[in-house]
Amino acid sequence: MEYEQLKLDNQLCFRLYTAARLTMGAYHPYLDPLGITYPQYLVLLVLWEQDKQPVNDIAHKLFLETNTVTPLIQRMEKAGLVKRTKGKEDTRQRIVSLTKKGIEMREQAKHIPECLSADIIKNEGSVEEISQMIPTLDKLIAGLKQQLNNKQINN
Amino acid sequence: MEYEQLKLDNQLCFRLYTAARLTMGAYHPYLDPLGITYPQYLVLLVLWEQDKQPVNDIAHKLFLETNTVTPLIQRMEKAGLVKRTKGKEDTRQRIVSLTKKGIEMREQAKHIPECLSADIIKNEGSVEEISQMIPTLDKLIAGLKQQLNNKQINN
DNA sequence: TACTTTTGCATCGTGAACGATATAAATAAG
DNA sequence: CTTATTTATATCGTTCACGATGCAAAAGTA
Repeated sequence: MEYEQLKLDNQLCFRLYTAARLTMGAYHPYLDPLGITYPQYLVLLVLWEQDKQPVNDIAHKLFLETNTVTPLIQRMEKAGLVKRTKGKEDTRQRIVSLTKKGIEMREQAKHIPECLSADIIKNEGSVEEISQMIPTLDKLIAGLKQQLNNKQINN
Repeated sequence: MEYEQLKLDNQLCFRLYTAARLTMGAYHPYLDPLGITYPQYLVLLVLWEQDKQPVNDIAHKLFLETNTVTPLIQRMEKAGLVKRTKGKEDTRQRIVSLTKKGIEMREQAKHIPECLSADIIKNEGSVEEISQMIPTLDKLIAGLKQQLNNKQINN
């Protein structure tokens, strides 16, 4: 039993990793028609809540690094969903704003969350049980983020 | 309130996606010294439980596609952790087996799960609360996998 | 004011993920 | 026993994700 803990069955992270990938996969039928990927959808969610944000703010809200978000947004710009302008007070900043196409996509995306809930109900039963994970996941995320920040200070 | 559901705060998948990424990040301090990545660690977990498996079995256990696992294992082979031999009954199969180095790494990796638990306790408090998510995640994963299989039949 | 440090973003390289496609071997069908 | 289909793996192209590095603007310091 010396290696008991090294069993796949006992690993939480493996489940998070798998659940995240498969859930992202479940978005495919709804995002493909819009021509966007799941991370791009997340960027749109952020901008639909508040337009005209610098790259850094978007990255921060998504817990991503700017070197992930920058090319992501460049692809979205090429697709005509957003445009980037230089910041006025701080010229280092690149303010990302929605184009007409990006704004209009909100209407087309409106029903995606309920579609996904429906898909989950269809196969797994209760959304309630799954929703109960949310506060725990939030605590986990907050703690891991904390840990990451601590490490960056020590370097 | 028409777009209420499109808020990031209301999205389960976003949390899974974030929690998975950050948890994988928490493995870095333990995997970097071994020179492996998290997905490579998962492949090793599978092989430590049972050596000499075809690519397909490994992919299936990790809920991954073979076109993800093949290059992953090729990199591990280049790193001297595994070797690949042709299957004897079925020559299409590539049997993946651990090298001496791959076997020995188990000993070095033995304490990683408890280290990670300790890290989580340090910052988030209870591992119990987090462990309670496991059956729900398993149900979610099983349901999503089911949905994916259904779709493949319809094509 | 001149110099140093920090900050915001971009670029590069590597390793996943995965859809699409290819190829050869195994299996099924005729 | 051919021919058709399925299966196991591999290759290719695109998009993430992120560490490392670069660079210019802003902020802090002497």
